[in-house]
Amino acid sequence: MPPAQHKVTTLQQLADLAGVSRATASRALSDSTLISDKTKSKLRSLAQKHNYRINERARDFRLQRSRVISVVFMLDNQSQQHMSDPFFLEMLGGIADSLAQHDYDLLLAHAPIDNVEHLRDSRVFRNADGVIFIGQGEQHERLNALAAQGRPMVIWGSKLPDKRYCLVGGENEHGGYLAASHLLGLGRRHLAFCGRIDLPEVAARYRGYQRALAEFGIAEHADRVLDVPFDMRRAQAAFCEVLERRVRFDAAVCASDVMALSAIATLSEAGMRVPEDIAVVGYDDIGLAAYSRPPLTSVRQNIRWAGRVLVESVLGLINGEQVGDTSLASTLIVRRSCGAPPRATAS
Amino acid sequence: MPPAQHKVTTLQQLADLAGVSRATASRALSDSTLISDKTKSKLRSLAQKHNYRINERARDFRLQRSRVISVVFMLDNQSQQHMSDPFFLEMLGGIADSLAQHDYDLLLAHAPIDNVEHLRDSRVFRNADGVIFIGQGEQHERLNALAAQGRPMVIWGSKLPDKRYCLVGGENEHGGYLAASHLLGLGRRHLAFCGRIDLPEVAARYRGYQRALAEFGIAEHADRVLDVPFDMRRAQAAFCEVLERRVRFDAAVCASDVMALSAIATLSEAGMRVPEDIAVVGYDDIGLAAYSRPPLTSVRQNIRWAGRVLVESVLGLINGEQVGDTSLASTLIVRRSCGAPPRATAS
DNA sequence: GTTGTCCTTTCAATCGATTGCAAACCGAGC
DNA sequence: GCTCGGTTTGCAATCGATTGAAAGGACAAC
Repeated sequence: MPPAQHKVTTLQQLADLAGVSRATASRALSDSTLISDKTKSKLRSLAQKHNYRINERARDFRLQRSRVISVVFMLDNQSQQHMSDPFFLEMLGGIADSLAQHDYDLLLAHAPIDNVEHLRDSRVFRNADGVIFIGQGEQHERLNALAAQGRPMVIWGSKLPDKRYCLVGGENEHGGYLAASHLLGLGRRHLAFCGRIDLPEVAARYRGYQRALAEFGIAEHADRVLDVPFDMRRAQAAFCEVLERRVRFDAAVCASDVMALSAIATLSEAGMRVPEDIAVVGYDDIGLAAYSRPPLTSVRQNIRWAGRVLVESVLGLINGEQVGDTSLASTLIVRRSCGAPPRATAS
Repeated sequence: MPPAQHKVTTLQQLADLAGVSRATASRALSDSTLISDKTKSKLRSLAQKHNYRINERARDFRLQRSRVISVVFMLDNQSQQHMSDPFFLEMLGGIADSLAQHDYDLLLAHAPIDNVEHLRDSRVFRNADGVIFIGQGEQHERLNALAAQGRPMVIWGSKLPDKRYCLVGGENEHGGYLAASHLLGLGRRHLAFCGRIDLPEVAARYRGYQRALAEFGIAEHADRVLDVPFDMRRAQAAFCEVLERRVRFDAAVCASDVMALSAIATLSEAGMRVPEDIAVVGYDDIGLAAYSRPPLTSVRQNIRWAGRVLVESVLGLINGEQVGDTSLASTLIVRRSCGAPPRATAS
């Protein structure tokens, strides 16, 4: 027999080779019960021999699906710095792995979004079977509106009162509580909270922080709530400004590790000792947290698992299942930056 | 007139509404010269009024293209830790921005690749118009084979002898030279090089490092070439091992910032002072480098620009242009970790 | 009135698959 | 030989667009 005369690329060519119709070939390869075993195996071996691979794009087009999930990163539209936090990388990695397992592709949508609504008719939505949003930004209402359109979408964020979309998130309230009560337990009494309270996740962490203060019977100082953005450069500027204002505090709960590292650097630069003068706790436990000097105490959320849950939720929605919200556990990883005793190094 | 009776989703519906054929509608919307201005404007306003958006997937299917570029991250297959270096995020951000500008989508392919060859018939290739590889890994030969297939692809990496693919990369040799000669200029004489020499980019940096040593008339010590992987945890283990072996050195050139930060942490933990006892230089100048204690000296490559060049190269290939290789400048960012004098903080 | 020319529009094939329905086949039973 | 039932296979429409070739229409020249 002639060895793969011209390269078999279409189902029609394969069918011709087998002496059957395109329909039969299609059914045989998709293992339809309508087709006899003899025909099936004939077509399978032919496909194998000629290295025929189905054209997924044609199939997906016919089936009105794409096997693609868009992942949208909400950007702070003030800092054009796009997702510079390693947290995102880890999240992305988790999502990517999980999607690959389910044989879906990942479309990265990474647009500066001050208004998610205009995504409705964008390729982000129209070329994907579902969408995962990382972060709510301040777009809660618009996300509600988008979800009302009925497209499968899942959001990583924090629960808000009149939420009508599917949500996956960390235990932010609990995380904030863990961080604050740990510092309080170490004897610190003048805590500061650093982060953007307008962001739902940060707000939840702040509530936990408040609860811890209340439990310890400590009054809150409004001037110890510092509006620090997630962007490193601007975080540094914010801390400098706080130092100039001579706000007094002996511990800081930060809304992210990057922010905490920035704080440690800025405070040290200004002559403070960490953790002796000011103890710092971060959030996310990014890889580098363990390698900072001093190593950073942080609230860990299992981000890779979060990625998996996000994927499974959106796929569930696509399959028409009823999908509830998910909350992922948070744990405190104690290192020296909060004034904990040094641990021996593993050598 | 009835306000958008049933929602206009297909070109046929729009054509019916306008009382013309589908062909005319198609040509009108794509501004063909075959169509009269009157008809064009009629169809345009109708499309606007009924909020008709073309189905890109159908068009792309017909036109045998996808307007998608796959971005493949080469993974170290030993550490399953996927792309944990912030460097990747920045690169990804640059590529994403640039693709969006050209109206292309970004498919993130993030598979553990010990053998890129099997990508040939994978969706990564077949569902995209072009592919960008980040890093060569040790896959040089296989990349050559893939490129020989004629699919548009561009690789971020370092030039190798018999390369037959399109390459974009940093000035690795120069970067290594900058790092080493800076340390030598500060009076250090016992330099160590940290990184995986089997990786082409690292090898190039090493050559620059060697050149600097030679210029200063300093002999190289084989035991000061440390085989340190890009993975943080394993990097730490590697440094611990070096310390146990009592390798003597007063400065280290590291193949990445993450590695350098890991080194600083491990060395400090072991009682060394940085930079007094050991000066450290990193590579990539990731955002966090400036916020480490001490702030990390690093070789900067403009990664966002690299993203743009990668995108423009692959799009050039898609359009059948002749595309050459590109090399991006490297500059040394001096901070205290290498023993440079402290600078005043901007407040 | 016929013909030629130019400008505009339509016809119909095409991209590569899936699938409802009709047709063909095959052996068995009468 | 004919019909029946069940199993296989084929026909043709369909997804939503693009595009070469052919047709239609208006107008001027002969």
